[in-house]
Amino acid sequence: MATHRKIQPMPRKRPGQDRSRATVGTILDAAARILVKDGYDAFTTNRVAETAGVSIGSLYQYFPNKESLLGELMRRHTLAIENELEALAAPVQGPSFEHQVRTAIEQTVRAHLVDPDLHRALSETPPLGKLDWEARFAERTAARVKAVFEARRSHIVAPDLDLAVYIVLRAVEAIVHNAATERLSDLKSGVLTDEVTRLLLGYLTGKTTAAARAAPRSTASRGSHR
Amino acid sequence: MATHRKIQPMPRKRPGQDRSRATVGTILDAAARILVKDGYDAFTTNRVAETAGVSIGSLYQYFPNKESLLGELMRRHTLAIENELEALAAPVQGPSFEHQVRTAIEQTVRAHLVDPDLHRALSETPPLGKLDWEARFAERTAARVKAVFEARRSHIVAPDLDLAVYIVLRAVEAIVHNAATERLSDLKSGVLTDEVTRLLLGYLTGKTTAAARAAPRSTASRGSHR
Amino acid sequence: MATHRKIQPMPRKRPGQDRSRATVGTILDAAARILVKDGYDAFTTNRVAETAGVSIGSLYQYFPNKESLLGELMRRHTLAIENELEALAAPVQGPSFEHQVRTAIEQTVRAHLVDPDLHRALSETPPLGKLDWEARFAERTAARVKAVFEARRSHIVAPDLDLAVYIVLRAVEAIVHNAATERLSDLKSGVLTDEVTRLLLGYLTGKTTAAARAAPRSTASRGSHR
Amino acid sequence: MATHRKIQPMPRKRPGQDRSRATVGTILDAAARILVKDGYDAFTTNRVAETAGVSIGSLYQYFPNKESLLGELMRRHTLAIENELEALAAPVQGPSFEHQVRTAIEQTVRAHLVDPDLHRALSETPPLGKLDWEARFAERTAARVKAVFEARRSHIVAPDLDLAVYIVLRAVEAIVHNAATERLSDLKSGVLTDEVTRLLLGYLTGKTTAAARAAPRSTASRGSHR
DNA sequence: AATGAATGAGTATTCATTCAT
DNA sequence: CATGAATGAATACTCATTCAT
Repeated sequence: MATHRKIQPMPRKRPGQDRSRATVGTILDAAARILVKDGYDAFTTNRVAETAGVSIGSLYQYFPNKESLLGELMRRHTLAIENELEALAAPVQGPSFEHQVRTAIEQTVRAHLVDPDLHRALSETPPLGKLDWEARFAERTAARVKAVFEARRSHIVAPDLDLAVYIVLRAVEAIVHNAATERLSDLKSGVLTDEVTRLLLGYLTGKTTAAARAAPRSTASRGSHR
Repeated sequence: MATHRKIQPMPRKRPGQDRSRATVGTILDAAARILVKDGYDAFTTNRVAETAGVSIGSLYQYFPNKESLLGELMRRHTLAIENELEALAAPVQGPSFEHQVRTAIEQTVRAHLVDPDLHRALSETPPLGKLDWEARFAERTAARVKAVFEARRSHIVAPDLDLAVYIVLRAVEAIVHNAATERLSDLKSGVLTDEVTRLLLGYLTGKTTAAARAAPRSTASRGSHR
Repeated sequence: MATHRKIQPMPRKRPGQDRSRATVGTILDAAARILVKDGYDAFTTNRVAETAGVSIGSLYQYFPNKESLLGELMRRHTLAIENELEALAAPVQGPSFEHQVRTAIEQTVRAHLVDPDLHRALSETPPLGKLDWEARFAERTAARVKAVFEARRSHIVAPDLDLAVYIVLRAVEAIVHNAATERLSDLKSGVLTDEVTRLLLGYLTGKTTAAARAAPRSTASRGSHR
Repeated sequence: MATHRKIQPMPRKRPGQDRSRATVGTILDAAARILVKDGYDAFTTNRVAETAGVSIGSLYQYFPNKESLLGELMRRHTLAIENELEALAAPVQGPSFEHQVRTAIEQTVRAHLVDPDLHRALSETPPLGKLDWEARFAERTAARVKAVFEARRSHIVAPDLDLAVYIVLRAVEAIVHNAATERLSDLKSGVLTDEVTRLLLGYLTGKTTAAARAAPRSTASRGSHR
């Protein structure tokens, strides 16, 4: 398989002209298509170039090696996802804790619906030598969540906040991620969001709010449960 | 001919003789060692044979292709794990629901401690075309869990039992699996088991049982928040 | 299309304009720098163009192919060297044969000190299909040396003048060339010149001239052994 | 050109069986043939394998990389040559200094006649990261020559023995090496040997022996000149 | 004239698999 | 049964060269 190697994160040549930018786009599209449809084994530089209708020479003009191509694919996807999550940045002032939790989960769900196939394909890729931005993304996320928890410290029964963050993040990520391929309809219908909200609230606050059970994802009556 | 993708899961030849069985064992041991120590990239048939002190010819006597070798490795590991889980088979008569849940989680944890390195190595392996036994294992597990839930139907607030099973299994698996590499000490100390137990009970029963708070490893009084 | 082998030694275009001449110069400088610093492997047309701050398009405007670029580099270096050797052109009237020989060697040494690094780099280059000017240079040199020998025919004991010229040229070239990288200090101090002078005179005249022993750099009396 | 790299001096697999040995031989023969006939540019692993009538797989079974193939080619050639030179090992007790010198030159000539084409082809190869045995060979040679000179110290007029060894070795090597392609007939006839002998003796002893001039390479009358 | 995007044949090397001994 | 020599399609990547703008 001859996988990872150097890591040289970005395009060899800043796509200055329009033609360049177009070529880069074509290549990345082809790369994504192959990865999704045929898996990492079929993801060869020659095949990508051919599918993109471009010579390998051109591919290597913009991506110094296979790794960088995959890396850029990830970077773009992560970027697209992060757009869906911006609301998380200022969540403390939300009306209620439950609302915050639900919102966060909804964001996560939306994130996984951006391009579920690519998301899955990327996640099945061999570990890419821990890209730094990947680690930084994880850290930022954990920090945000922790901040919210701290703001609601009194509501939270979990003894160890860090551990709680860890558990919550893993659980939500795993459930949503898997559901994106195995239970797509539940993901889209919001049923899964309801359930995961209950899962987290129960764990964090020590009690299931009546509202959660009675009025799933209803916009109304959200101030009632304190 | 670097092809793969031929799924033919089992040995070409039933290892009837003792010598055969020994050879197979040697090969599998070598395979596991390589996979764990040097990753999938180093996992080549020639290297496995050499490490095992066996000719590739012999390796191919027992494993028709690379895939089958990896498959057998998984099968054996799964088997070893399933031994830890047998208690789950007849759990209904356990003293309390909480006890059952906690026991199940403890089993999962133990399962992940069987050979964590191999476990991780196997999980980083390229997807092996959904082996049927893998699917069957998942089904069996889901069925068991569902049976328990049904026996305790009245205690459970989750509206959709199947969905609840799904959520619970993904969450537990993900948390424990990740913790096996990222939070090993918490896994071993039992802290994580406590928390996951709370996570599940809160979700399933709609309230945090006093027992959970007074339970084995919880050191202190968390009575402040009702 | 990594082809090479197309010998077409000179620029596509007589650099008529000043700008052209400047560009050609820049390119050749970059080429020399790369060849010296990083060797022939790094000597790629793209790299040369980039280092020169010129587009490959422009490079190919002046040099029809890689070979011609390298060829021109050699031609220029040889030219520079030949300037050091002009005195050889009219050497017959020199005071003594020994003096002539010594002078010729000194010139050769100076020639190798013109740009020793480039000289060495060029000599480690893959053989460039015997450029014609290269052959002509060799012929001219041989002719000059032979003329001197003929003028001193009576002093020379070697039976075959042509062979003597051949031997002398190879020997001097090899010694000086190697010394330029392996014994640079001896080259510069003149010790090597002394010795090579003795080498040639002994061979050509059949005796070590007293002068050679008493010559410039010889410190002592070596008269003991006659 | 993508030349040198690791250096891993010997075959990957000791040719135990006859078949192996034969294959290795075939490959090396093909390699030599290509190098001689078409030069280093044509010396590609695929071409060598094809010419040898062997799959590249087989080639790489015995030579871990291109470098090692070229290296082995050199090693074998050097070995073959060194056989011609063994007499040099015990030269001190030779009848006369002249005889010793002549013998050494004859050996050098014979060495270059072992396979002149291959010799030349190898010498035009890119540097190959100074193989250690190459350096050791040079050292051994220098040491031998110096030992002879020291044994004859009183006959030698050269002030610096080490420098004399250096000059002598470069000169002889260069003359003989070039003559092997440019003056093969002189090399074979012995005329060149005569001349080079005179070159060295004149330089080293300060006088041309009458015998050398009167009786070139005649077997007789070699004791006469002391 | 100058630019630089595009080309694609070619290069070294790997590795799953076969089969004669 | 075992061996290990042999296979060859496939891979990542390079670089001299062309040509539309």
